[in-house]
Amino acid sequence: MIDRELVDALPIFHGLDASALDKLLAHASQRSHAKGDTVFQQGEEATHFYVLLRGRLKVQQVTADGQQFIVRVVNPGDLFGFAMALGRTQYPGTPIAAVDSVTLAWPMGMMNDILQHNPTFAINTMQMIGQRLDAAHDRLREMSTQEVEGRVAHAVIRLAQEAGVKSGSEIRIDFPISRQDIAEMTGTTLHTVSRIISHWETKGLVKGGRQLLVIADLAGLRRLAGDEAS
Amino acid sequence: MIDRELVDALPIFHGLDASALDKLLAHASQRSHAKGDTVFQQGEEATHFYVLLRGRLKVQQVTADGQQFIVRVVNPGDLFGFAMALGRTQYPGTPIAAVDSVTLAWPMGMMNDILQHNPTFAINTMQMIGQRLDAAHDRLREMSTQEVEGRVAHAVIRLAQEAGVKSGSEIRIDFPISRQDIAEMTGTTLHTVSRIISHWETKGLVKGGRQLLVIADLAGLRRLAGDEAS
DNA sequence: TCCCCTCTTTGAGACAGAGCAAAGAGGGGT
DNA sequence: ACCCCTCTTTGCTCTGTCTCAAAGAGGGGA
Repeated sequence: MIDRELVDALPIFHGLDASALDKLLAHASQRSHAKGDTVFQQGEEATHFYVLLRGRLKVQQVTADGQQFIVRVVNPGDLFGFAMALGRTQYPGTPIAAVDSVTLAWPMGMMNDILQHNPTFAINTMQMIGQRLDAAHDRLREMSTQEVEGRVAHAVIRLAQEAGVKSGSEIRIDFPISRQDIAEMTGTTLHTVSRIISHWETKGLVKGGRQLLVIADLAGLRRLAGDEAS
Repeated sequence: MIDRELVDALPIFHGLDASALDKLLAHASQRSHAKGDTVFQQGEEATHFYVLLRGRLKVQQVTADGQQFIVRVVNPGDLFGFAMALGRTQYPGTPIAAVDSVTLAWPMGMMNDILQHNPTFAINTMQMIGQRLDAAHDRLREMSTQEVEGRVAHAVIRLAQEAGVKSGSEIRIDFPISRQDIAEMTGTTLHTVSRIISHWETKGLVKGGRQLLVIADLAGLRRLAGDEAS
């Protein structure tokens, strides 16, 4: 059975009235995705929208010439796959479970339904998309103006913020992430990422490992990211 | 006086009821901006949101270390400066009039007002922002995976689509745009843009000039942009 | 426990594009 | 009509990063 409290607690549904919530619960279907599974495929007809309940997803796109690109990481509580609400009919990317994950899915039609009848939900969603737009613009500015090291620093800081777990003075990225992944987030190669992270290790900024990243000195990384003028 | 028909015809306000429209008209203020003027400044407190009625704006950001970046071009009918609706309190960029332009401005508070009472407006706005998010992701993918020539090709194609005027088989970008501008849209230098465009001229793809760009062979550019696998 | 597979590290060479420099060239203002 | 200022073009050098290559290294499965 689907946990009402769980759904109720999702920020995105905040302010929904009881009847809308009932309807949501009635139509939701819960799915589990083993590590490595895809929730849906880029290009597929968009039939459902989703919320991630537990786990972590990487949303990947493949370009026409076969290159990979990671659009974003989906964290618990995040809405994803709602492309159709934006006028698209196909999913623009492929969400891949980075760890065993659990999602809730609703048929796409419900989205318009709720949007029409719940201004609050529409505004919530609009703001959520707006924040993502902001974030995308930040990344664009970075990609345009910064060199690789700064971009990787930004990516790592972002990961620390959205998927970081504190242990003492250190912050561990809470899911397996490879050098390749970071390269695909920042538009570079795994080799360059590896070199940069190795270099950071010698400076005591981070600690690396197989699919592992621990931030030891966030302030130092921020300095490298260079968004505060010195 | 502000033209009711003009406001009524803006796609973004489509579906608003008469009373909301009355209110909009009552609170709108029209402003003219000479070529080169800014509508507001990056970092300024966001007090108003805007619609561009006539003209063309370039939205520019300056990074902490002084580099310039063009976020987008605002075309007639576009909403801009609505950052506060997304939870921001300051404008993230500076819109600069590329040609003499006319805008309508409303106090920010009205935005929430209309959003709350007009689900349709909320949905319209959400979709508009969503489309922009899509576009931003497209650019991110490009920046990550393509070399400069492909990125410049994409930028030019985009300009042709949103600000292109057909004359015969050619498409002219309908506002003054410099090599520097294109460089700031694609994360490169004016030198490289100049070289690329010169090269394209010799191949008959485009015709250049001082702050001028005419596309002669759109299909050829698309091929260079390389989003259709060959 | 061992082996294999994947991920990571590191080296060396090549190249796209940045940076620096300077010479055209078109337009607007006087 | 001229001049100046800005924009554009083009050459050369330098370097950050990619590419190619190959050697570790950690973990999971048998």
